[in-house]
Amino acid sequence: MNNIFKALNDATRREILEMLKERDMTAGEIAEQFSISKPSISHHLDILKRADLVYSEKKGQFVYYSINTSIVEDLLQWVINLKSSKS
Amino acid sequence: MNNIFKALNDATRREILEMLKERDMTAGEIAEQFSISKPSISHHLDILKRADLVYSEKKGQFVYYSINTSIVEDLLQWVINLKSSKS
DNA sequence: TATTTATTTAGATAATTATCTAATTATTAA
DNA sequence: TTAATAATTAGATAATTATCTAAATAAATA
Repeated sequence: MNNIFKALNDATRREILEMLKERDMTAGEIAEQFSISKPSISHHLDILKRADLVYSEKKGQFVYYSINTSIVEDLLQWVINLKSSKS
Repeated sequence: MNNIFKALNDATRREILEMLKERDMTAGEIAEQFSISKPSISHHLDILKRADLVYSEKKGQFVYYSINTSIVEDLLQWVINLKSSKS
């Protein structure tokens, strides 16, 4: 959970996840949507990867990123658990 | 969302929420469960309050903390939205 | 009223992190 | 094989943060 919440504690990374929710994208396509440098985006993607929130796959010179819904599901369960079982 | 994720990006604060899920507690009772100082716990409680994840109510010398499930619900919706609508 | 108890505020410090530019690696195309 | 494109790594810096001790505030009790 630590890596997941660390990854989500940044507006840029949350936006990246919302973009990847719609379609898989390359690192460059993701970077285009922001006004920060490519290395910074690369760093954000690395943090998302370490949290297993995204996958990456290299195709030729491009690296495609996609969201990992099973980790999102884990997060969902954590939040649901927080809501319930209050006496 | 920023304040919510900032608040959740700490294992101590997440544990506090899990404790408050079970029952309301005073600041002192919460602090007892951890090996860090009371001022540090007070600081964590402040961050949880700023995120509206907890309420506090003073009763005599004691301050009772309780979880705010409506904000947990907002978080739940954010996560649910992240899961769905991928084409 | 003076002391104890509960909690927060203030101020300091070490660690983490978001960002940048420059350099490197890997792949494709001329 | 050289040049161009895509992406990451390296190294630096400013800002944020988790923690501490000491001091302050507020309420209860002797």
